[in-house]
Amino acid sequence: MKIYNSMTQSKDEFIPIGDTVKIYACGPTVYNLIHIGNARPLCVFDVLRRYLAWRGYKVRFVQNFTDVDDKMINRANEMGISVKELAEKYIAEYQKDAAGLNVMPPDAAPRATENIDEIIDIINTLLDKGCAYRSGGDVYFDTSKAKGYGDISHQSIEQLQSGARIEVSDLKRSPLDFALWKGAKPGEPSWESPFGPGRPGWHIECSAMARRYLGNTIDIHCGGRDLMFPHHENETAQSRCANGCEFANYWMHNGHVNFNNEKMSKSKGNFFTVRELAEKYGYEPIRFTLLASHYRSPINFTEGIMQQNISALQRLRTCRENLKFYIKNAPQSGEKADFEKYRADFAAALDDDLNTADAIGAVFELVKAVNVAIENKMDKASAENALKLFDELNGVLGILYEQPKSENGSDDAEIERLIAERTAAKAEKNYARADEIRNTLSDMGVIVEDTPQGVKWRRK
RNA sequence: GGCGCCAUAGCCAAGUGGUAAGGCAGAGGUCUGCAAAACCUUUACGCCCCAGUUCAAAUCUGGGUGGCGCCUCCA
Repeated sequence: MKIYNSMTQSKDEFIPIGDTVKIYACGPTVYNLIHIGNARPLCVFDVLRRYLAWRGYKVRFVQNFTDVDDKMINRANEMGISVKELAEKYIAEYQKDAAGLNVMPPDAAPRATENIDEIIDIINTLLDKGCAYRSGGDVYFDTSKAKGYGDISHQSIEQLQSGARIEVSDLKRSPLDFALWKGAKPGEPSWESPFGPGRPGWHIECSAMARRYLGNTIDIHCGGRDLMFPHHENETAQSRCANGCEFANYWMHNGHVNFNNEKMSKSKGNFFTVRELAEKYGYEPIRFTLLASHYRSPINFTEGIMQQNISALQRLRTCRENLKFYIKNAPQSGEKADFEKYRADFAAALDDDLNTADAIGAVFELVKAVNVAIENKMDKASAENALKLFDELNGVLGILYEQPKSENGSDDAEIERLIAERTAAKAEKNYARADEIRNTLSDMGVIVEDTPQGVKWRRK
């Protein structure tokens, strides 16, 4: 598999360090609902996990929760609740959205506030190695001591300094230096430490948790493009200094979701929350939309594409249902149909830097081939293979996952009875009665379809 | 100022040297007692513009135009 590595700026062959592929993804700061831009890395890197697993790798996927920082504190104050209560609330909301988006839970989902000891430990190491300094009640990372600072954002320290728009602090030796530990302020959560009471800075938590849950060097580090600088640059600098080895071998950065061609962001307020879109369209088309283009390309979000993708998903769902229905009465001997080509196309697409758009294309080509094969009355074994393959490929992308409405209704028996009556009426050419029953069913929200293989029904 | 990204049909979107995947919408057709649904077929002589390299360019090079991102919290 080839992965575009932001560090090398090229598509590199993926070679894992060991038996288990170690992936770290920067998780959310849990101070409000996630928006569709936040959902993109969730879905994209969820496919990465699934694909690697499908390819036979063991995968360990770690994603943190940032549950203490300035935004958390401000928001908690606004809401008149504690930072902890705020975190609990929005971690739960996050998990609801992630589950709705069919995102597999991480193997570990550590929280910053539950890893204070590890954070203190790594800061201590940085102080011992002379890569950090104490100033006021804070501890800062000394970027001038970091070898390769700028490797990820591809900026030299000089360039970054000249463009720096950060407020110069008397406490920092350089505007590029950043806080590892922020001294306690009244009314803010704080923890005891050898450098005095305080709380961790943003970047250090990822270094600490990645090390604790995955080890000194990880295989793939994932996150949004906007985290490249300063967050990932800083993470790398800290971990390299502390551990004396490379932090991550591959860096994957997803592109942004835009609205009116502008980056959606919480600070601009031009975003759609996953929740509001899910309430309007369901979760499934959100995931599909995010996977329908290559993960590094920008997506210009419109509600129009949601509608388009609902229709696209309908084609997938219908194909699968038609196939299942066909299998029930499929001929034991008939035309053989082979669909292995699509498995290969699908794998080739994802092998090429996780090209989910192309992989979805392969699934649609499979759909077309299956539909044609049904028309041509393929044999049962071929149909069963087709269904198996469909489910296998779908399992990697996880795009079709909501239960068809036609399953498990309370009035199924009544529907079946009416359909049987309609079929009988049709046999007697009593079309008036047949149409009457069809209307009754329609009023019940049931659509009847007459297919060559028999009568099929589904809920609207 | 520095670094980087994007421009493909009405819409969404793959394709990074070999003659334009796929989806939505549209059109035609098949099936049907009629419908509906479904299915099939079809839809860019051209990939922002201008040069250049090449037997061959959406793909490479140079120059434009338009749009965006990061350098400050951000996925």
